[in-house]
Amino acid sequence: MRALPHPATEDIQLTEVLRALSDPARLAIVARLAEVGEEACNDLGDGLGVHKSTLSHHYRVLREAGVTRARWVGRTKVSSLRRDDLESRFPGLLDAIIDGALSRTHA
Amino acid sequence: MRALPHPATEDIQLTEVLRALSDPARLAIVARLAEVGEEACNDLGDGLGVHKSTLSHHYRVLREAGVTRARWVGRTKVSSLRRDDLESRFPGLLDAIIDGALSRTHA
DNA sequence: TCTATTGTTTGACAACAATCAAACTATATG
DNA sequence: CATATAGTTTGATTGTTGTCAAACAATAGA
Repeated sequence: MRALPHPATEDIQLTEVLRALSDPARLAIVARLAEVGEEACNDLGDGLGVHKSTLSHHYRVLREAGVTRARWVGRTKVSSLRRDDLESRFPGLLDAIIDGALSRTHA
Repeated sequence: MRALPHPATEDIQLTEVLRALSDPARLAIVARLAEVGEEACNDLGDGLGVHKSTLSHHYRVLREAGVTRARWVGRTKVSSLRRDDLESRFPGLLDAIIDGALSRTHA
């Protein structure tokens, strides 16, 4: 329950980022992360109505795609967006997606 | 071989756009369309190394997701990006994706 | 050390997606 | 009209994905 491999910034693939964000649950997670900065998994899972193992799966997909960074704080895992890395690799992409997701969620 | 339904601009869904563009073949099609403006299917299929029926499938996915607009010109189908529609719905998204795809392809 | 808490892993299953091949449809043109 | 051309549709196959449930692992705290 310790290793959390992340892809290097230059190894982040556009198609994998897009695929990771094409799932409604994962897009919701990212949108929420964009608002709160970083948060523990369970807090984020609230309201998604999804099983905890499914949630764990989604977090792994996001991390392995290079969308999020995760670290252990005690026994809780804290995730945050890799904003700078994504911005340097695909300028404007993350912001555009977050804007689109948020305008859909509460507009 | 005539009906080509397109979603209305306001019905274009972010997750469907992202899913459509998360496939390497479709992303390549979109990148190419971004360069040449509009083009017939077979011309675009060149170099993708994919069967014509598979190509037809990809075009339908792109069209149904609201990414492309297709029209018949004689017996050839011409596709183009729905730049304005996508820009009004998800500002900056398409450009960011195209930039990312092109910088990967020939940089 | 025992226990409660957090999250992961594995297995199973159903739904979906990409691909090809072959048959089909529609259109342009000789 | 006959034929070649341009795409589509259908069927089969193969691989991927989202989901849950149950078992597991690791850590914090009493």
